[in-house]
Amino acid sequence: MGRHSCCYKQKLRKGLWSPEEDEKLINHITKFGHGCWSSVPKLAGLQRCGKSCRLRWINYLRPDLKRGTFSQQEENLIIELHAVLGNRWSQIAAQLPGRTDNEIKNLWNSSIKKKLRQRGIDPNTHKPLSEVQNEDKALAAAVSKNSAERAAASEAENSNSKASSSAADHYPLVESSRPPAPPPTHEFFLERFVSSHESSTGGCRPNSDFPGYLSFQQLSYRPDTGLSAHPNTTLFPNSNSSRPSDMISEFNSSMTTSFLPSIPSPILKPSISLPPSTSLDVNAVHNWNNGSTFGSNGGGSSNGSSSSSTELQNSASFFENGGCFSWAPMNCVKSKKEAEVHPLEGETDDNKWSEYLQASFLLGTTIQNQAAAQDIYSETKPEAQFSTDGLSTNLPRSQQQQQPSEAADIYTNHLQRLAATYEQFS
DNA sequence: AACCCCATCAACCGCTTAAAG
DNA sequence: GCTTTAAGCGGTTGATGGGGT
Repeated sequence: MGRHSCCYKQKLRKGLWSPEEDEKLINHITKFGHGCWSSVPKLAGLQRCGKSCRLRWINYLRPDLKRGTFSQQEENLIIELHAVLGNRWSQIAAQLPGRTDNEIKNLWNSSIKKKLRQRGIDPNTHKPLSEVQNEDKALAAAVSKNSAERAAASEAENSNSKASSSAADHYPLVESSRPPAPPPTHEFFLERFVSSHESSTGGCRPNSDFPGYLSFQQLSYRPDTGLSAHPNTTLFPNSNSSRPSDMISEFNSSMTTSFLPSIPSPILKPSISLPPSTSLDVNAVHNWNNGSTFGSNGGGSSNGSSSSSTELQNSASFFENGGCFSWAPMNCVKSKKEAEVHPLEGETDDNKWSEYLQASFLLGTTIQNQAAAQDIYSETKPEAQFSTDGLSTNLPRSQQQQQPSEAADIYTNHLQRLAATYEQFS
């Protein structure tokens, strides 16, 4: 495979970026877009490799990034997505507007992992640690048994060496003596996702070799919500819809009549067009970069205190519509590769769709309920205040409960993203 | 004050994948 | 179909700062 030619060039700066470099990069991308990243350093007058410029932009300078600490909702969402997606940080990040895969990965490795372990959950498998330890012991026992049996078999084989082909050839003593299993395919992943989803509440022992077995029901079910989390409960009991948008429509109306006051139903997120004369104020970006909210003094997007996902979309629209940028907002550009790992890629079975949406539904339910109840991942932090706008609120819990529509919006956004992703590949 | 330890996070590295030639 | 290039992704590293001794 080819290496970045720029990586071989000498005299390229490495390490932390200076404010001057940031400004150069911002200025360049503001005026011309990034185009081909390998040409950016030269055109922008930077002694950096194009890859480095790209990373700096994506992870730090991009105006639609949401800086600051992660809210509890975001953390819980990351945990739940990780249970399904594993270490696919970019896909997890796609569900959290304004967050980068790098940021999420760092958070996972530095904080969430630890928290999960403290709560007795294995961060890799999302199973209780005790169960994992038991499995480890069982595995160790099996291995030692295997060794003993092998030794015995070997001894027996030696003693019968003159005999015809060993019985062990035809009847392997232990599973592990078979050839290694092929690597998991997408179908495998899908199957395990679905089966784990079913088995987690169906009394069957979950599959142990699939990291994402901990189902959304387990994660999310709250008996006090009045929502059925029974595995056989379909999200759309009367639905024959196979199209995600139809299903979401139905979902919205059903949710509206059941417990949500109102949920906006459009599949597409709102996009506010800004005046063509609007331009990016580099200082505004820097202010934002230093902790201020982008747009508070520059582009006239909205007030600085509300950086909701909608606003992020708006700023993305701004850059797209303004014709300055060639980059697209997160979640809008999906690679084909993403489709490959999508749990429902190529899946036309309504049942699986329903299951996946059910998972999403429960995921959203979790988000909605987090203000009112702690799921198994949550720390008991009655005083917790979420610093991230859009997903957060400083209201007391009792008041948060009275504002389901906000949580519903968040959930609907998640659901819509999942649906849009599916629609793209169906 | 000096040192050590640890957590955090920006950045790098190496690999895979997709697209272009 | 092969090679090269560019982009994207995930794992890892290293600088930095805070807290403890």
